[in-house]
Amino acid sequence: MDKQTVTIYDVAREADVSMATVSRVVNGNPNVKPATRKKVLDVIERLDYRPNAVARGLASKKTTTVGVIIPDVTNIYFSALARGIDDIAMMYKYNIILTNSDENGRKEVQVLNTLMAKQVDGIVFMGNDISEELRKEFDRAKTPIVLAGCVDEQGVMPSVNIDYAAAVEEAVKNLIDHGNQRVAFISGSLDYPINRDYRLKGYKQALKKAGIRYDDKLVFETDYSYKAGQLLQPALQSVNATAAIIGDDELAAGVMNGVTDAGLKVPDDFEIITSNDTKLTEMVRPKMSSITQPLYDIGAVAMRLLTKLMSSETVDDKTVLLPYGLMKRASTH
Amino acid sequence: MDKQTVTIYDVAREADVSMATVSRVVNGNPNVKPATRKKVLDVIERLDYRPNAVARGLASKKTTTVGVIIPDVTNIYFSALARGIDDIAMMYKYNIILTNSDENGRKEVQVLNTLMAKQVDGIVFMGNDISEELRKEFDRAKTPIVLAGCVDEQGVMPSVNIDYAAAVEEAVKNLIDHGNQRVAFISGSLDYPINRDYRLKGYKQALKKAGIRYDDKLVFETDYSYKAGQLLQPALQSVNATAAIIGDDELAAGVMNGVTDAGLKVPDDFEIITSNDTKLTEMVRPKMSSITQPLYDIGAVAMRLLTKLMSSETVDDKTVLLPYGLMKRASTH
DNA sequence: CTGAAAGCGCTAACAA
DNA sequence: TTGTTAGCGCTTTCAG
Repeated sequence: MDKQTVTIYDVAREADVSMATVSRVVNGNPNVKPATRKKVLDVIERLDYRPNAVARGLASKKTTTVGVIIPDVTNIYFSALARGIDDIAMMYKYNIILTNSDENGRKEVQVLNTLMAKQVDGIVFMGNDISEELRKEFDRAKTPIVLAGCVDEQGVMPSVNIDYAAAVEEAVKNLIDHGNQRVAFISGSLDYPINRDYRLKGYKQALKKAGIRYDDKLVFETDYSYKAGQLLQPALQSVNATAAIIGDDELAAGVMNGVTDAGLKVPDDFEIITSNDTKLTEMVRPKMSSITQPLYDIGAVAMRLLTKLMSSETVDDKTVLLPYGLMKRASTH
Repeated sequence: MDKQTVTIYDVAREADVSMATVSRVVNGNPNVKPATRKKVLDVIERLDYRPNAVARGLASKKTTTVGVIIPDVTNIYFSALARGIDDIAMMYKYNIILTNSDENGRKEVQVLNTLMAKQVDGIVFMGNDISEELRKEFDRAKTPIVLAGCVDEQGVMPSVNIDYAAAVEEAVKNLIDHGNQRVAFISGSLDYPINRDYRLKGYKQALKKAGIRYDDKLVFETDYSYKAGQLLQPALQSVNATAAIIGDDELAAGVMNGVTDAGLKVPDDFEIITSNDTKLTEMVRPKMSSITQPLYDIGAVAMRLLTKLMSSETVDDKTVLLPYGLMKRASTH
């Protein structure tokens, strides 16, 4: 069978001390005489003893693992956040249980529940929206949860974001300043607060300040995919758009290639500013101008915030806004 | 304090049955009279009882979580595999502990150890290389491990891959058939068996069959990054390469843009075939021709294989090769 | 079909 | 500085 797993008890017996003492040296508790510590360490080495984290978790009620709910790891925007999360988690000795939700409300709830069942010490949630049902589950959870790249319209949950409204406003102003009177607004579903209540608001604000009438024909609601962007070209042309602010880089790449493939020149005939500044912006031609956001940092800060929450430290501000910028590349003048 | 967590014991008491019975209904054991099952279920509902997976894990020695070691989630190639892994894992009721290794041998070993400590039921490993030390740890683990997109030179570990040598040979033959006498081979480190023993071998094979002398000046060893590719242009020119087979899509995008930015036309002046067929190949202009591999499936099949291993099913073939192809796009004639 | 009881491997008071 | 002793919440024989 299985070669007998060696337990803390075996070590205690061999080292001729109590389990408590072994536990102490394993956990770095200073209240152990150096001599006995050495003795125990030797036995541990000799027996090749490995502490069982599950048993430890049960006894201590801490698993040193946190749950991460992500729409899709395959999306470069989210995977950048995830990387920030994992790095900081590792730094603080946590592991990550990563699950893809596809932004599917039911799946999110279900996943959240299995994470709770697994007794994770905390959760980082990414997604564009928090359904009512999900919010209820969040409330019920006694585990700390922080949102990364995801706004809480009610402003009650800890979260890390940039000021999307201001960023979009600035980007659109830039486009208008270049002489574009008809700037399209292209985003994912307007059911998502981040699009409806932040990005679109910034867009309207910029128009207003420039004295341009808002025209909802210029607002395009689609899904965040390259394909969707590519297919948008005819529609953009039919409303005489000469520029666009776009909510996602893959989507933007699609739009740009769609426009280009139709024979238009970017930026001469059509200017584009995208929103996430992923490395994709530098890989396409022309390179895309973008709102910049510190993707990795959003994840990293979110995780850091979570560690504080998990150790019940007092946190000054639970909703942190990281700085954004506007990076001019070749898709704008 | 904490609202008292409700345990299986509470349910048993309230339902006036034994813990064993509650355990049975929770685990869907059929040996329970429908009436008592209902009674228990009602109490579970009323008390909002949630089984504690950690306790269950300790008692049953199964955690229903598997470890996934990935070089970098941010790399679109690996994230595609990861997605396949997670989907199948979820299908079989497993969760994934995901950790980035950066291909760093020490980190890999360390991560592997914490995964073992957490008593994962299995592990999927991704990476270009298996260091000697890592291999020793693998051997020591009593937990099933499968490699995804990662060859085992010794052919002993379960793995899922494509036939890299044959794929590269076919791609290079294609390039040669187009009249290219000087085809560059651009890959990551040749310390990696996948590059040295498979891809390069396929490259040499194609040359040999075409009667072209192998010239190691045409072999470029670099890291898998966009930047690295972009910087390669002068070197490529200096050895008069007119085409290249490239081991990674981001790297290939970099090469292509570097070449293009230097004033050359792809594919007229320089042909490119890349290796991973990620969505990036369709986003750049010209679109890149590529060896196709079923990325998602490699992950999915690896996970499926792991589930079999975890439940001790007999597996016919532990090293599976999935089909590859050659997708002609606009970076070749 | 159901219950009693013995752990799983470790932590955490509490004593000493 | 060290040991004793309860559990943590659940699964799993073994009886009945």
